[in-house]
Amino acid sequence: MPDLASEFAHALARAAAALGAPDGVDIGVEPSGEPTAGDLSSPVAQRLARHLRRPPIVIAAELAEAVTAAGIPHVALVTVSGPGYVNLRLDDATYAPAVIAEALAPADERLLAPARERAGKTIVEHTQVNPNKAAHVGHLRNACIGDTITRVLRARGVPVEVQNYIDDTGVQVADVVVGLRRLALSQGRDEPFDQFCSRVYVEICRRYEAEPALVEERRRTLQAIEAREQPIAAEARAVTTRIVEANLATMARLGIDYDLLTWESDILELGFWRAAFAEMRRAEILEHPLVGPLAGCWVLPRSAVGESGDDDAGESGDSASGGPGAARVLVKSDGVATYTAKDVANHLWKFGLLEQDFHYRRWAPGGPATSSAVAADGDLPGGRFGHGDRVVNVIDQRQSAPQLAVREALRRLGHRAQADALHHLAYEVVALSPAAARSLGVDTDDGRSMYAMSGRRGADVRADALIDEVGRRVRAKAGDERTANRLAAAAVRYYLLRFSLGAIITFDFDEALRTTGNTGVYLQYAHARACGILTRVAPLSLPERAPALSGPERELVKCIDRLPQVVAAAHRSLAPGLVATYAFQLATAFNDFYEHTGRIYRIADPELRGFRRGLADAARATLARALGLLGIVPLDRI
RNA sequence: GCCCCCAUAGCUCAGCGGAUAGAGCGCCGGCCUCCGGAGCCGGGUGCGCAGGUUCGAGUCCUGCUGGGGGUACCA
Repeated sequence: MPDLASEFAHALARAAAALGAPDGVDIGVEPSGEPTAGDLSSPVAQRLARHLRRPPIVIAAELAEAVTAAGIPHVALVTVSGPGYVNLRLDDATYAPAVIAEALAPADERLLAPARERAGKTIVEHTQVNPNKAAHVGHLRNACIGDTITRVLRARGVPVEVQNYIDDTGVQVADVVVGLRRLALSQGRDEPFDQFCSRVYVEICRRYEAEPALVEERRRTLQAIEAREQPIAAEARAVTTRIVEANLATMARLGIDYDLLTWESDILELGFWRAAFAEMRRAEILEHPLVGPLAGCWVLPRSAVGESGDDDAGESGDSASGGPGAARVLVKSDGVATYTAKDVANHLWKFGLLEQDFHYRRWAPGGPATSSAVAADGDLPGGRFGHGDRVVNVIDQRQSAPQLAVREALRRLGHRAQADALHHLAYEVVALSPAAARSLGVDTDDGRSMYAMSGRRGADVRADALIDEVGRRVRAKAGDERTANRLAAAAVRYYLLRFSLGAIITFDFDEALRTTGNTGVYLQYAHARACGILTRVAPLSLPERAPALSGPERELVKCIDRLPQVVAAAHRSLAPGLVATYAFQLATAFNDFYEHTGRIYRIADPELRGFRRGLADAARATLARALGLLGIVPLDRI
């Protein structure tokens, strides 16, 4: 059974169509802004007024009549109010038990998307830490967004494959290879390898300025890595393997995992890039200038005006956001392919447009699969990876231009459907507040409002360090170590998810380490409290009719019933923050209910007792569901 | 220069073109004869500026101002 808001919307849509409304008019059902008018409201009559050339209040009255006739369950009254709202007043007595029963059902089918949207496979790529250093909070934001979107899609019934692209042939890897070889730094006794490499990275970058020979060595090293020359390629692989292990361990602390790791070096070694390059040359979409600043490069030229905009302008929503694609160097004059070039090959593979495939094996027992350039005994069967119908790349906003270039390359190669199915889920970065920057040794005398994090300069907040620090803060009150770790994970995930994607998170230690108010710890506390109550009251059957509800009880019931709408919106807009905001509202509604209704174990009347317990249980179950979507493991006690 | 994003309360942020714009933090004052106080209650006129579209604009459009980013043979 669909949720009430959907039923209301459908009834209104049918009624509006009968009055001659155009298709696709937005019904806009939402909780009533004016609580005395009703519980759910729609302003659709006002939107139809112009088209139907009749006063909104008259249209509203007719819609209300039709909705009444539709006989939606649990509706006490359909009313018209204000300038033309159609409102539902719910019949608490049957509505509340129905909501509770739905919330306590083992699987919430109301979360499923329409079958059409569940067809086909979506590939979500996220994390993409350069495998030369420890992950910082910026990478954490990326991974939390990607992981939460994945959980939302899966809750909606969409098949998802999560990929983590390992860019192991870029310059930053060459930096660390050179640094390890030349700097003679030694790893501290308790220093994790990823942290050690971060230190090497900072130091080698500092040295480049004084020692041009090192810069030259980096260039040679990069070329060797790209050309798969041994032993340097193997040396690089050894470093990146250990870093990837460390990065995956960091992400696992927040419950983030992957189906497949795709290695850029495999893309090169298996000739994916060669094939993509050949195809692009065959299609004559590349330029190869012999003079000028780009002499000797292979370039994907800037799109001609109108060329990329002649189709379905705006259908994909973000085609207008990037402007025309900028000219993009794919192969440098020294013959080395750029990241964008390799990403074009990667995306041809993702969509199943390449004839070649990787070999696959298990990265670690119970872990993700990983691509491989060579076949081996016990390899996983090919063919089950890739072949996506839709691709969502979680990559920060600064990389919009290269992402656009990838899409443009697909389009010009004639893969128009795939170009349209490629979504860059752009989000803003995590920057440092002046206080945070200062504590990391950044000079803040220029008085800026925020400072960019930089792994290269060591001005970043390491992910593990943050999780550790939150863990220390909560340990005193947490029952045990495992609980403290889960609280820390909840705090960090919630902190990184509660902002909208377009907001720069100006990282501040005080804010990130807080455990009261709008935080993941508050959510966990509300859940644990609900569990605590339930253990004090034996399970009872739910009455068919609810007693008269108090204000907080009504609010809680309505909030519980909103989950399907929230998940649908999070899916539609790929906006994980909506789930975070909802979880906080639900926790608040539950705490309000808790504070303002009597102690359940003292209630003698079995019906009232059964109802209150059921409501607390439904709140618990729904909060657990919301937390699960956020990748937070709900705690039964703290 | 051109392109993109952002601007909402002292601070950090929510807010799908719809009714009286909401939270958290901070500050002040309350609430435990205990179902978990990491909680609850009370204390508030704030959508950068100027136009425009609309029955209706914090939300859409244009311009301006301020902040961030991109525009690399880095990724």
